[in-house]
Amino acid sequence: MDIREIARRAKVSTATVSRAINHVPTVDPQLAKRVWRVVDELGYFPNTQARALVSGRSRIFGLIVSEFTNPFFPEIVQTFENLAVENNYEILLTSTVHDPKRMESSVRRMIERRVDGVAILTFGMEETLLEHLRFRSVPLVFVDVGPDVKGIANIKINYQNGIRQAVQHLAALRHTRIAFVAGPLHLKSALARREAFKASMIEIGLAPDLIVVGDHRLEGGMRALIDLSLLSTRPTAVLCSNDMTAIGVMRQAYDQNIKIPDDLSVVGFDDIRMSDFTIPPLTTVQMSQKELAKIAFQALLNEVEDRPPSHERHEYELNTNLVLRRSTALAPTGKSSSKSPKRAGASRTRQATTTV
Amino acid sequence: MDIREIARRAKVSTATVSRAINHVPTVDPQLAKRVWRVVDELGYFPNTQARALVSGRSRIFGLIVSEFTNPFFPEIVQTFENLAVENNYEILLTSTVHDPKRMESSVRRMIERRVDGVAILTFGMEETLLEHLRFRSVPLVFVDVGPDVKGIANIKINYQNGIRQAVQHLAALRHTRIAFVAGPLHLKSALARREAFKASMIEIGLAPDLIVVGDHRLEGGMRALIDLSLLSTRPTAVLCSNDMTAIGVMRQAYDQNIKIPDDLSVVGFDDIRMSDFTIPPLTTVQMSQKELAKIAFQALLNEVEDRPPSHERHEYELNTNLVLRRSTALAPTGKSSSKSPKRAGASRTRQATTTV
DNA sequence: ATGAAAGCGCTAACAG
DNA sequence: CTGTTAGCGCTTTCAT
Repeated sequence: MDIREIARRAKVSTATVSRAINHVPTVDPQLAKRVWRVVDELGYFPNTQARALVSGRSRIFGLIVSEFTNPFFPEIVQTFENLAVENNYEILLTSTVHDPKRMESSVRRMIERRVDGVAILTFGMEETLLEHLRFRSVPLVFVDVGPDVKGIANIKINYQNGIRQAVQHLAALRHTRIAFVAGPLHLKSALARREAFKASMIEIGLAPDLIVVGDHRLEGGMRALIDLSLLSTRPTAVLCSNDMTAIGVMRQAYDQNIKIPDDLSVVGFDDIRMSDFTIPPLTTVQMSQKELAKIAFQALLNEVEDRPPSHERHEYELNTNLVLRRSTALAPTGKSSSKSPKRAGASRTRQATTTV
Repeated sequence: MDIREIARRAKVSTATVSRAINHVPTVDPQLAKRVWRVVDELGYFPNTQARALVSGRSRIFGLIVSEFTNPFFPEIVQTFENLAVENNYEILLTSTVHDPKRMESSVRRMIERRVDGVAILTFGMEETLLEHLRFRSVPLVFVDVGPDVKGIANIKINYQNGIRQAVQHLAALRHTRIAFVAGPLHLKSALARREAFKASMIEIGLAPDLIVVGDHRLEGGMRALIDLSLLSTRPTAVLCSNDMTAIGVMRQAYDQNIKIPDDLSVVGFDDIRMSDFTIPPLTTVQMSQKELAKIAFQALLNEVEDRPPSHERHEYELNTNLVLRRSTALAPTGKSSSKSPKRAGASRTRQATTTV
């Protein structure tokens, strides 16, 4: 069943069917109606491959992430897909799983399917691989790429804002020994977070000297707290480079019988969905995944729709903000720590009452 | 840059280029080499749309899920994508977000892109929508579909096995008042889990009379524990229809100062990644998402490769198994509950030692 | 406003 | 073994 079949049955030419289907206004309403009736009767769906072949536009956007199982991405993928549906695009989703081979294959697949644009949300991608894409002048949007790479859009994250809020929140709770668990420092994003922490500490006259390196995963957070526990001067609060790290810290705290937030305040970064499900719910710096996805999609759309205008570098910005939940509290005084469960930032302070 | 350009530069015909690229063995190694050199020099990538158009096979598999933000899916998507890459397929990912309009659009998009097969992992899909797919005899694979729908593959989940293990594990820990928090009962999968629970209880002479209905989300789990707490005869253990529910139960327990596992044992279902990150780590019935994805992909591949053979219904099965972590313990005796932290099934029993 | 026909980039007969 | 050529299903001039 193809466009010719429709044309035959509607007794018009294939050109007219094409026009009717694409809502070209010049087509006679009578004919259009006739065409649509046949289309609906037969349950005809135009072949997108053929369309793409002739039009030169695939209506596919590529989305490259590092791994789907990274809890940072589901919300992004969902939002991206919602937008794709709204705008009649398809999304070609690939993951690099931190493997150069897979990065390469991702790029190859993008090109083979002739995507109209690619969002690269992978926090670390071999730049050389993108040559193929740039060569074909495929619109690209990045997160957190370095300085200026002409011709590709970039979403700049304002790490400083949220991290400053977190540090000041902790300071306001009278914490002075605030540790930071960094991420893998070969990642620009991890580096930027650590720098933002340092700056925020110095800004309020605190020495950023309790920094330990994690891996942005649970294990790293657990190890970090072990290391921190060994210190002679221990922290009363720890800010983490991402939420998984914070969850690791909390897990290790549980194993060491350290009460959160009474003995130790913990703050994460990202605000992945899971952070609202932890025990206690995690106070964290939100970097809205939904917003990020929206910006990325819109950036791609801009590049695609605007053919002639603007040849300069397009910059977008995403802010970060602290969201208060229940993993922070006043710094322990040194005596009645476990006894004073004063929670900070907890609007809904549930009381322990019933017992099963 | 197209196949003709390559042909011209390599001084061969387009047919030869096509053959070389597709590794047709009959092509002269000399020529093949010449072709490949040009291909690599120019960075040529064949246009998949054109390929699909002429070959009739798109090498795209559709994957329909309910929502990406449902933690059950990331691992599935990742595995599916890994397999796709291995087999030179692309994956067209759509979500229904429980919205009939989106289900319809999912199906439409699948057809428009001429996918070679569709895996429907949505746990509840309007069957009528699939008529278009069935009509076009697109290979389909379902999870947990009802009885026999001819011509489509089905993955049957053995809920009973894992749930029986869970119930018997609890019984062995001397629990007799075991509650069940069901999922939305319009879902076949939720219904099947509840029935498996009932059967497992009856099997060992326990009355399955503590059943409350949740929603497969955190909130439902929290509400469930509240309801259960109000009972005159309270449970000492609760088995949940999925992990999010169990996480909700644990959260509510935390708010009510009920200690897990000492005061209350909790078991989940699914074994989503997060279950290993909770506090305490959740004992749960594993329904391997990786396995499920593998089976689904393979089922599709079978249907596509085998054109002529087998016209009967293809059945696959996925087993479930209990995985022991740290959310279950001996039933409290009624006096020293919080004092006897005897953990069951915890191979690695970390001791509380250090304090920050 | 409608139709005839060219052609998007590729593969698969069919010849040679 | 290689080349020529006819489409795959659609959009889009260009005439009418």
